[in-house]
Amino acid sequence: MTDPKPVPRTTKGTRTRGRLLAAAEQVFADLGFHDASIVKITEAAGVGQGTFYLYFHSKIDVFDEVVEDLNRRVRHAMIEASSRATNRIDAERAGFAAFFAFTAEHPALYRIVRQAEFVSPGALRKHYTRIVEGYMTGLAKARAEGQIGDIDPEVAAWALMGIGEIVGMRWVLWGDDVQPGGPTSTLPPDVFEQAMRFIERALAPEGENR
Amino acid sequence: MTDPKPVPRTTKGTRTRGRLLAAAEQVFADLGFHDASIVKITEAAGVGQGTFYLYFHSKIDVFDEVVEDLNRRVRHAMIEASSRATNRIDAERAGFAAFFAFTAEHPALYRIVRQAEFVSPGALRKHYTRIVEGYMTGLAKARAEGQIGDIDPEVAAWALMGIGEIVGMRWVLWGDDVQPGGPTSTLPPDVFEQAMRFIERALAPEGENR
Amino acid sequence: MTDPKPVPRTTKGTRTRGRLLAAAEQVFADLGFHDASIVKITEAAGVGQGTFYLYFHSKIDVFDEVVEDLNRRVRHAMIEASSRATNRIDAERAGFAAFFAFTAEHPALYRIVRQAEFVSPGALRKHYTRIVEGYMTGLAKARAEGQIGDIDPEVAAWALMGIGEIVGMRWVLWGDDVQPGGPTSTLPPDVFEQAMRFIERALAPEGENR
Amino acid sequence: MTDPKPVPRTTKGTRTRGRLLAAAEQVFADLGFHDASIVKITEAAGVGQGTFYLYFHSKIDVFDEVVEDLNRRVRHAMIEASSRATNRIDAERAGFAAFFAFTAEHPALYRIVRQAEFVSPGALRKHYTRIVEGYMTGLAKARAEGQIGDIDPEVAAWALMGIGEIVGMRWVLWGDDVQPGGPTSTLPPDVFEQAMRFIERALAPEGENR
DNA sequence: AATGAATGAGAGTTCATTCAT
DNA sequence: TATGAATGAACTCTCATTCAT
Repeated sequence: MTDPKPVPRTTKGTRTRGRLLAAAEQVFADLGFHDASIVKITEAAGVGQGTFYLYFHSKIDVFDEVVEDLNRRVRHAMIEASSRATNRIDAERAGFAAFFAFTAEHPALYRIVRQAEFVSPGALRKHYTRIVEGYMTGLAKARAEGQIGDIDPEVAAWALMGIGEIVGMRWVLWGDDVQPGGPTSTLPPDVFEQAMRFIERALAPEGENR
Repeated sequence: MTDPKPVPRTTKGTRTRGRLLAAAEQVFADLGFHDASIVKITEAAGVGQGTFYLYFHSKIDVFDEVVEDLNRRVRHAMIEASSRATNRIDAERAGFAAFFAFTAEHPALYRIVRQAEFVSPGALRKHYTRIVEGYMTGLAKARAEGQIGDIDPEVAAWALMGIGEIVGMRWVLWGDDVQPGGPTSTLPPDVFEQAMRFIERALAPEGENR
Repeated sequence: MTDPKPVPRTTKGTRTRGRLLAAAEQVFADLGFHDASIVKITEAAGVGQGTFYLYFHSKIDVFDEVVEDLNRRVRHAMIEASSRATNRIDAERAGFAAFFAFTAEHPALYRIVRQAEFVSPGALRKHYTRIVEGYMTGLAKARAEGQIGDIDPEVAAWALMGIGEIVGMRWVLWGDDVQPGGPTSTLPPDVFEQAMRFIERALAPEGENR
Repeated sequence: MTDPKPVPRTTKGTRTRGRLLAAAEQVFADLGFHDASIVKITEAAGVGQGTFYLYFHSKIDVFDEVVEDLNRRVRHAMIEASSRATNRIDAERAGFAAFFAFTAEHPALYRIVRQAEFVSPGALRKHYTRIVEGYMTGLAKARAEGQIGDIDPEVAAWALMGIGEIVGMRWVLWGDDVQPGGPTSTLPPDVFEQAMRFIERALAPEGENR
């Protein structure tokens, strides 16, 4: 829409902007978009209210940046992890493990990104689509090589996304004996195994499920 | 928390309450929880502002009721559909089909329920859990009868939930050439087939995936 | 642009709205549009801030109403006064006298209306035009009857408007030994006589100036 | 009030100051005093924000300078034009013509000066008074020489000011089929003739109006 | 001479909720 | 049962001005 705010010209400016972005991530995660206020964000960053508008057009503007940033970071973590695998199934395991680890460490991922839907039109779709695209190319290649069964890569990719999303929410964000809104736990190993088993059976080449 | 508002005593009161609930569902779906205001809800219901507080404690109070109501309706539609099936796989197909049909007809389901997370602590978890419980009992029974493979029913149930959720979002809510926020489409038949194929392979008894 | 705010339904509402309008006139006159604030207006009216928005869309909205109101009131005073005259010249004298009297009693007329230019596009032009139209019809009729000389009524009407405006500003608003922004005085009789003499000579039928 | 900012010592400084003054005139004319901001002015001048305060004490300070400047320029144009005339009536024609021409070319004259009233107490009165003084001395001399009728020069001078002001506003600033705030036109010749006719009749020596 | 960063008071406006009728 | 009026805290955002570099 509007031109992005000009990049800070001084080192001091760059640091201030960084502090604001980090503070915004924190506050959005803790309070949600609507209860987060500019006052709270600037207080958390230790700057004056007006300073905020030196670096961002609006509350939505920072929110979008925070979402972009989180998206970049999860995808980086997942790609990094799965790139060392030698076959699709191992790659999937590694990617999922990385995703759940990231979730446990940065619950902000869920708490912020899932609000995008109601804040910034199209932002959530963009977030999901970017992750799904990673899956899709992997799956398409694996199918061509006969590593997985004959399933449409796009639908399968979205299914994987859905499984990861809900399992992460159920067992990492909500834990098992955890109060709503409370701290996260890590994914119990047996749940991880069962989830991977479900996925592997779905993807296995014809005649190979165990 | 607080005692629920007393049930209306007169028929007129019951009708007014009903109008408010319907109006709230509409307004929440169109505008989102935060941009929905009591004024807009009461205007849509054709009553005065004060009247609202005769039937609901607060904005969150109606929201919770609307969520409960949608949850009831979706589960009813799914159970109804799957109850006529003679085996687990057919039941799953019917249940999913009903879910997607409901979604296409009542996009409010997504647009409202997914906000619950940021509005009413625990409400989303409750919503998901109730649906998942339906799956779980079905899956546990099917496993005992050897109709499906040896998978943990709880994890599988959540996985199914996640797949339904994301496929519905991707193809029903967002359609394919659809602008964000635009109208819904129905799920394309081939996507449904592929999704079911994915699920059936994951659930199939050992040695049976095709 | 937007629909006008609904008329108050109760007597209490009508009184509150009236108090707000009067307070706005006062505050705009004292402080000017920009330094007038909703807080000051509502305090002057003795109501809460939010109450203001029950009756007006915005600060500009009240401003427009105040200007309209003042316009109605001056024109009423001028017409009332000049309607009792039997010829054009007397009518002019009476109208001008009424205008200066109104100005002395309601300096808000100048202090508010002249800001309209910078606040509400077209509002000042509308104000002037309405007054000028009164002059114009009178002058046109008088010319047809030979009571005044052969001058274009439109230009003459605007010229009269300009004379009234500046004389009022110079001698009523600014007085003679008066500090800027201070209280108004009434127009000195000899200034009034000289101004009328100027006008009468300009309008006199050919061959009649004394 | 405060001491004026010291005159720039270097040529570069003088140029910067000049650019700021010109930018301020432009921005004040386009946006009005209140919507003009220091940021916009400095951007238009192509200098940093802080630079502004090297040459001016405050926003009001530049505004005053801009008004002074316009006043000087308009009076210069009028005096220049009327100085070549051999009698009062011709001098008046030439002066008015110059005034309208200046207005058409520099609508900033109106758009800025008329705001002075609400920005800088006494500034508008000073502006008008200076122009009026020019008229007054001319008229007093002409009356002594019998070139014009027996009218008080001060009142007549203000009347002339008022006529010029309003005719300029009505036909130059607002044009005839022009939207509020739109571009200016030049004064239609017949309007000029009628206005001069009005003035000449008012000023004509006794027994001479035609 | 010049500048970009920083500030905080204050602006207009919204809205869930209460209350008198 | 129903209502319109009233409230005030809280929100996002702007801007003239100061200051360290």
